[in-house]
Amino acid sequence: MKEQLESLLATAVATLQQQGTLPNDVHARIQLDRPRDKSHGDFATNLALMLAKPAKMNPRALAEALIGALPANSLVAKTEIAGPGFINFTISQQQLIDQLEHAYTDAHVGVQPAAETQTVVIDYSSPNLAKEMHVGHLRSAIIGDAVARVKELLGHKVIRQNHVGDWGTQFGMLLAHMEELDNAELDMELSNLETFYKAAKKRFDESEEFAKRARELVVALQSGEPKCRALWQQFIDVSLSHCQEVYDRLGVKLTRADVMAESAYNDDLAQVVEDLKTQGLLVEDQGAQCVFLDEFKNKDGESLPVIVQKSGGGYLYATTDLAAVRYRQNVLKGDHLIYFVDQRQGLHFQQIFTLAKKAGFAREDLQMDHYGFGTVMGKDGRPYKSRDGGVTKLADLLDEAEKRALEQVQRKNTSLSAEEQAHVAKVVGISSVKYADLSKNRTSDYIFDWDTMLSFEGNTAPYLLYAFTRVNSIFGKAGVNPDNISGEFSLNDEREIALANILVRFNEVIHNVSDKAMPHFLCGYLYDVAGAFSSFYEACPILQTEDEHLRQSRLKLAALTAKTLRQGLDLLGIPTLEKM
RNA sequence: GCGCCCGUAGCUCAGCUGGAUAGAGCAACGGCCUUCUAAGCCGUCGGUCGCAGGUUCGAAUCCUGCCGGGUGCGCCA
Repeated sequence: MKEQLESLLATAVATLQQQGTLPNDVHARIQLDRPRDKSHGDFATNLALMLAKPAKMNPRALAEALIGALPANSLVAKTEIAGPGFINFTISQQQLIDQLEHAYTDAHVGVQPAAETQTVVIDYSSPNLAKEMHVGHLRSAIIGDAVARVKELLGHKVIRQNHVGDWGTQFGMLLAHMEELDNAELDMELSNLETFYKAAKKRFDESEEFAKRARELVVALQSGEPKCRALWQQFIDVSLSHCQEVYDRLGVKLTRADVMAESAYNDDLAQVVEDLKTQGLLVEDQGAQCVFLDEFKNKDGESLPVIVQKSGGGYLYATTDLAAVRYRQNVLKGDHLIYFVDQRQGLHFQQIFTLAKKAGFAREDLQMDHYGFGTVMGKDGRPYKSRDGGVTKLADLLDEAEKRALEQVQRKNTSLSAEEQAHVAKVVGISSVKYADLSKNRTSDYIFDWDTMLSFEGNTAPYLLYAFTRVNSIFGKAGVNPDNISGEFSLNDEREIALANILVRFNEVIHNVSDKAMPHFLCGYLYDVAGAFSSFYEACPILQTEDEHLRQSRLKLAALTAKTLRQGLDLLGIPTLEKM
């Protein structure tokens, strides 16, 4: 609808240019807004205001000319010139109804595929396997997963990459600790990687001999010593299965097949350095192999180095990331490489992207984006910590979410069986955590607060889930299949119209989420949908309505609402509930 | 010191490429259940958009300078 109107305006501008009313050299960027004030119509444009100066015309007169030059169409029912020269458009109700009908029957709720589909490689989650996943791993996993789902819906080929850290020096310490334990002990200790890591660290700090062995094992690991590799593989397998449990609970679509570990790039690292050398980019400085990039300066205004090989010969994560860029472009055939990694690594990625292009590892037209995110904070405004001051394991956090949700369910709804309550609590608990995160602006820090996220009031998962069950309960009572309601939409009540206007925006919102990698746009939208439905539901009786046409129309509005909520929540990786 | 991000109602957050009277939720106060799930709906109260300039017909949004906070800046990832 928005695109159609935009192209009508573009035609109008072209017409005026042909007529000589507008100079040919002005490039009009057509901006269409949805005014929040209903009296300003469904769409408004400031086009006449922007073009008034180059056209040397009075804005209102230009607005009139633009309206006159609009091609004949069935979209616009009314135009109006307002204020200094805004053009307000009122969309014909038939158009609105046609859009609703299309969304109702369309498999993707009216979401149009992207104009140009790409292969999109998305790096997300990517935890370090030395420890168990903690709060800090939450955002990358769920934001990345939501954006991946949105990209897929738009028809892109999405390749997920879980770039897990399995190769740091801390693995020596872990392997040394593994060596000291017999099989039974080992199985038990590995069941909690957090305590295992702490135990290994303690040994490392206390025992000189242990530390020496740990360092030997790093060397042995990197040289491919079989027994050492087997031990390491055992550890990695355990750690990955811990991760998988968390993904499954969170409804994050990552699997073992998406794991492309750091170690997988080992064999290419020497080649990366060699290639940089061949290109004359490499400089040895204080024994380390560096590339100095003029684009980045240090405190003294000197070029900042990217170190790709340590003075001792070891490689760094910059080297691995360069190898990964190459792999993602050449082997995975990516057109667009996306990284969901903490905002604090912004400089690192800017360096990698710049260097990858400069070294020819990345084609000039390869799109690379680091989509950073802020930190999860406690109520005190400091990074979120557990009660003992340590980092909170993600698994424990999710346990607590389910526990709190269960208390709430038991308090509020006694008509569900114990099993039903347990199921509802799981969905509500996990969804609340996810939604609290997804609904905030990706780039800013946010405060993690149980009471707010589990509340049924406001822009929360429980509110949306409840709204969905309210919509959904109608069809059973009406004895209809929501996918197969006869009759046509007919909009009379202002709340029907308000709901309809929001429902047809779904397509636009999804494209916006994809372009900006900002899932919170979708959350805000779904909250609007749920709110508009609740108002409609309160004011417009459905089942008691005598008028059969009206009843069918309202049922259909409810059905499209349910469909939109379900699809929207699914894109966020949140399941719906039949009752709660 | 330099780079990036942020400062919006008492609290938690929106505000998309500058647009019309800055929006939600919580909290406070007041209405609505013999009627499709009241875990809901409707309303009232509440803001010098950190400060000061500038650009513009128009600035929370863009530019400059301050103040305040976060984060990053050579051999960790």
